[in-house]
Amino acid sequence: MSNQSLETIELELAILIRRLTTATADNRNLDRASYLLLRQLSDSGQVGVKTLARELQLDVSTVSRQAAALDQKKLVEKIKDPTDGRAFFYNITDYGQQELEIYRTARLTSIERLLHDWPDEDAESFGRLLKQFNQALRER
Amino acid sequence: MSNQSLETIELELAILIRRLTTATADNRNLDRASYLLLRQLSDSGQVGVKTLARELQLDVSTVSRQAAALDQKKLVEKIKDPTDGRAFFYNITDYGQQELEIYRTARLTSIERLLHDWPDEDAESFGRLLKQFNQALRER
DNA sequence: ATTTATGATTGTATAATACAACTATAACCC
DNA sequence: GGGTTATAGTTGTATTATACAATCATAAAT
Repeated sequence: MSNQSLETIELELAILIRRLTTATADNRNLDRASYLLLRQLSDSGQVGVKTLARELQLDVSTVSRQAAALDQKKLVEKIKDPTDGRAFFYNITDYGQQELEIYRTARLTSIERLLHDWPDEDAESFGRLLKQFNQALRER
Repeated sequence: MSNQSLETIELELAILIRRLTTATADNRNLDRASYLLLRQLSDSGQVGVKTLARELQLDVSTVSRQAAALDQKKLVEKIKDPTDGRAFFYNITDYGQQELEIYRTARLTSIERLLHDWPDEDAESFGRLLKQFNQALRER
């Protein structure tokens, strides 16, 4: 790999992270953390914080708080596991599903606006490479 | 642009941000914020917080605190502007320059490790697209 | 010379996270 | 079946990065 490519990736990643971390402050609806958690629940539903934490690669305490916040807002419901007195399931509610869609659509739109003049090929590559990079991070 | 690409970018960006935001906790030397500030100073040296804030697209108060932290650690020095009693210049110190290099090299190495099995072509594209994306964000 | 603008700092708030301590329940084991 | 250990989850505390608002000191403008 060329050193130039490496240096570009290094710098641009640092910039990207800061830029997008900051941008979160805008959102009045769902923050990034809740969004990913809700998404995960929408996909793998009926799981507890431990499983969620593993799937999201977060500390259990973090997920516990985030899930409690979602529960508070009625976006998910917390159900006692009938077979294990310590455990709970979280389930996305219909309202949560709706909110998730709304938020996701808004995100898609805003990204589309950013990329409106990109060649299809670039958008395709960018998606593929981001995914590949995340995979590398996950396996680290 | 295909909807599929858009959806991939949307999701993978959200994941990436979280993954890399978290990873910061590891670093015992320079955190990401200081790093970018120090880098900027290394490049555009002899500027005050206002200019830095504009260049980095951050709030002045944020930069003020970060710069004070760097000053505290002797990575930069704060010099009174002789022509304007309100203003200051920041200057990276030799020590700061050294630390910057050390940190940057460490970052490069760790990214290189992540990408060791990527085709050169992918690394090149990834860098280019990240840069392009940051540019789009900047112009937003 | 008074008012207004500007560079910088400080107070306060928020979001996202981790680690450590704790609680309650289950599982294990002899 | 009672004591020990493991596990699911929550809560306390700390840290990092950020923004906005208030403030201070000095400069610029009228």
